[in-house]
Amino acid sequence: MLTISILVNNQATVPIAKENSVKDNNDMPGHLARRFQQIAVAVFLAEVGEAGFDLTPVQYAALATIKANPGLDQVTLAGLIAYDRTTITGVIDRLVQKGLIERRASPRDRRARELEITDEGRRTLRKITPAVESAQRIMLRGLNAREGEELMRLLRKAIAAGNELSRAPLRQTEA
Amino acid sequence: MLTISILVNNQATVPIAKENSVKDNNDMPGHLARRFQQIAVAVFLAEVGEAGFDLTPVQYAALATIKANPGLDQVTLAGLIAYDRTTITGVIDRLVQKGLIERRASPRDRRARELEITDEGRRTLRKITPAVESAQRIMLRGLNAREGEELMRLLRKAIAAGNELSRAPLRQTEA
DNA sequence: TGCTGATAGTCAGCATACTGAGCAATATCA
DNA sequence: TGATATTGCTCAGTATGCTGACTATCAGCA
Repeated sequence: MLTISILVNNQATVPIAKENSVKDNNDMPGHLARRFQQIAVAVFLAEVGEAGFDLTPVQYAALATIKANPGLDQVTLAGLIAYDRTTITGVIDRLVQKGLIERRASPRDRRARELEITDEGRRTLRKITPAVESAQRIMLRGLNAREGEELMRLLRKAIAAGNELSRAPLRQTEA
Repeated sequence: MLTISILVNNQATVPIAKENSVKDNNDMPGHLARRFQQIAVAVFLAEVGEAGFDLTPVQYAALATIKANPGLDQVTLAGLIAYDRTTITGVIDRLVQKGLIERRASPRDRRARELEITDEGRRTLRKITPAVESAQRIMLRGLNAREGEELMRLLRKAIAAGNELSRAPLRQTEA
């Protein structure tokens, strides 16, 4: 039974029995997914914050997608970036509250809301772009260019295969 | 200007201008991180739920780590699985409430709480293991064995390089 | 046309995660 | 020893994400 020890409180020692876990955390894709996402969000917020903006990754993705698809409704937006429709409500609320987008009833379907980016939103998106791109580089800084590409390829492949397994699958319904 | 279209509400067509975004979402590691984590959590909950248990990925990791390191305190636990210390409080609360662990004041340091798994917790951990392992396989089902290994290797490498960038870095302080 | 099922959006409730603040206790060092 | 810094934990507040339920509206079909 392999046993190593760690310092607890810089004071006492507690036995660490790695083989007690069925698998090491580092062999669990789920654990690695959580860690990578945790770092990605922290890096994004740090870079964007340093640039003087207060936008979360989720808000950024929504804003960029609304700009690229003027007048789209919330369900379509959710499908394009794989958000849950119940999450979108709050995200949209905050973007409206910040003056970056407008939400208005659709004339075609009174259930739906059409989303439109404002000039302020467009300005923000333009000025925030360098920070967002910098963040993407920083979260891959441990990998060389080829490794970064390979990581993204494998993530895309795994995600495509698991798309329908989450409540908020990607819906890139092209006509 | 390349323009494609999508169906909105199965009714009208809205132009989709992909080149308007500086980058496609699929070229953003941050976006891929969120998607992969989203799927990983959904798969975990589905598998564990089907097995008849009500444990989140975070609760599972904490429980397994407490079992492997009896008597450890919350800060050490947080460091071993890279949770924020303010998040741990609630997670521990729920594990205690479910009767899976016990939390008691440390005799050595009256600020600290020592965590111990209960028999019930041990039983749960043992019975839940197949579902957890199945979940790890399912979230990689789009990749072959070599690709799965490579994805985990690259994630580990990127995570190691970014470890200090999040508020809750891994603290595997080995003596 | 009128019924039925589906859809768009919201809401309540719960569980991560984080920021920032605060309290109690311990460690450090003059 | 005593002042100061640090540490362990908690809490309030905010933002994702999810489940499940609900309302309003629309679509499809007898």
